Amino acid sequence: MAKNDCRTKLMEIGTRLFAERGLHGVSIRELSQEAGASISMISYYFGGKEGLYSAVLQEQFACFDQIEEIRKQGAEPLDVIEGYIRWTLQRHRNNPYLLRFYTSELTNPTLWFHTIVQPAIEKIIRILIDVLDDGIRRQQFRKELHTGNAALALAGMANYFFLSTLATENLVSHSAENDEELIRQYAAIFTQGILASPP
Amino acid sequence: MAKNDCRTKLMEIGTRLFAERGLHGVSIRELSQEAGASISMISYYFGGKEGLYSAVLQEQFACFDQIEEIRKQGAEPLDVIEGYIRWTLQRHRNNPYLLRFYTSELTNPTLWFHTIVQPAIEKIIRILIDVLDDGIRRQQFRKELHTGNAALALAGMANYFFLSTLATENLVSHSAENDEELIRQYAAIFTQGILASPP
DNA sequence: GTCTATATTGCGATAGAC
DNA sequence: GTCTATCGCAATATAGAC
Repeated sequence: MAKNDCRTKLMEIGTRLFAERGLHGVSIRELSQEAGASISMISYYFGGKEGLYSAVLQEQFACFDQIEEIRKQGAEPLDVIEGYIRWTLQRHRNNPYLLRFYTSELTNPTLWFHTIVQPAIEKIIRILIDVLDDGIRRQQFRKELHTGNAALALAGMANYFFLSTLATENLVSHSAENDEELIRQYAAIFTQGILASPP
Repeated sequence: MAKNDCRTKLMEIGTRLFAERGLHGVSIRELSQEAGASISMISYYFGGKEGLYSAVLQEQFACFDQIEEIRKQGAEPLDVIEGYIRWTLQRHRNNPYLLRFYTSELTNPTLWFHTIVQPAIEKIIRILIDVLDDGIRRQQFRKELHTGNAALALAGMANYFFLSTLATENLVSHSAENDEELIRQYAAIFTQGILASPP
């Protein structure tokens, strides 16, 4: 196998298997076999199974570095909210494994939760809170809004749609075709609510 | 140890350990030791580690049987929505382990996902969809609302608040003291949105 | 850089005593 | 109903050949 092709292949298979069954659910035997490499390559490149896991985790959460893009200069709060929903959907579409690591680390944190996962999530929630505060300052949003809780509500809507897929695919379509429609709907629910007329 | 005290203790410790580290992250050696019982008791009572896990899972999701209570006879859709949020919050407060099994099974389903977890989640989402359809029929909710997506949005808000705790406790208080306030806020966001004035 | 072979530890399950 | 002792296997890690 060509140089570093082995490393790449181990990362690729490791991502899939760790996502599907978690750190403890995968053996390096099976992993290396699926990658078509020898078992010792995992120690050679990553210093062991946990090293490979942390490398995979780092790669998975690297996409959070680009989150600032949803807050382009002078963007309206409403645009940023829609941008966040779109960004979240695309993130999960592009990488169906991310949510597995995301929720697995939130509920069963490993050693790397505090260095990799928590900062990424905090960063994005902080941005949402800032945007909501900004909208209140501009008198666009209700001034009694608790922006922390509201930010979590928005993140929850966007992420749970994917999280629940396996249990709700009989009830609700999760096809990517409807994503733009979904973005509109979720932006509308979050900003205008579901009521037909103002209370 | 008194009869069936052993069984109960194994369930109790199993619940905690499986929640914290997943099915594969726990050994029956450690589990039985923490329960103060012999390792062979797990086979005796549950037929093995997986049997214990499925028993724990069944117990955890039993609370979903009572969900119909949020839809008492003749309740207004708005009341049911608030009732759902309150019921979800209390469910997680009463049992901090439930969400671990819930998300772990959604992202890394075991053999018992389809018999225990999926029916429970489907049932609750179906009720929410029914309630939203009812609200549209009564002309309380916007008639163009996609009730499936909206139901997932509501469930997402309520569940993600807890799911994100570990990553967002520096930004947002997750104390149970604020639960009634949170219920009001989430009901308000879902029904009225965050805008200061109608668009 | 990649392999095979092996050392060592820990796993789940159960037989058999009490 | 509960225990101890043990079986057979799979786990991770690594030494050493190429």
